[in-house]
Amino acid sequence: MKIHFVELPISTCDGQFTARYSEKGLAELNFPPVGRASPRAANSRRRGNESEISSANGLVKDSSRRLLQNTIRAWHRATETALKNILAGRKPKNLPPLDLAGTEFQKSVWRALRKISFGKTKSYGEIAELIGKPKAVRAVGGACGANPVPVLVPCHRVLAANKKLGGFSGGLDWKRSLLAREGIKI
DNA sequence: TCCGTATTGAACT
DNA sequence: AGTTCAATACGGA
Repeated sequence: MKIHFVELPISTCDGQFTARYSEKGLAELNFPPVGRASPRAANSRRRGNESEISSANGLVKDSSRRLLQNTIRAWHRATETALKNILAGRKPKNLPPLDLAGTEFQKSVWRALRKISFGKTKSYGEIAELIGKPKAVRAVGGACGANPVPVLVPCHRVLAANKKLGGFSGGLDWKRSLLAREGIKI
């Protein structure tokens, strides 16, 4: 059975983000396309491009599909609010359910990221400790880079051990900016 | 199996 | 204060 995604835009003063939902929750959040030169959003990768709102053969499924769409609309409102809050430098209160596709290792890293509270930071090494694999520091970096839902899953709060910036899949400017909005000085 | 990585800490200039 | 380097776990091809 094929998995369907619903793709919805979020307009902010920082540009148009794109959210993608599975039937389980928010699966992906993409940064606004950077320049006109770049055809791809900074964060879009893996996972096919199929994003269809309707399921193929329907009849019986029609009402449950409507139900799902209403659910997704509610999730989207939560995503929108949370994103705009964080962009405005305010702690988001509600997140939509997340449906993050990845290996067990990656999911454990992303779980750890979510425990970093607003306005705080941790190092790649500390995340490695938290998930019980103190030596997997570089792999943690890899998992951060594979985070499908940046900003809401706060990979930008992970710095290198020397409190220097490290990297960011959406571009270091975004990382600096997000940290600044949370009042974090580097 | 081989290669790259959003690391790290030590040992060097 | 900057540079090099090896150790390192994981994921993708």
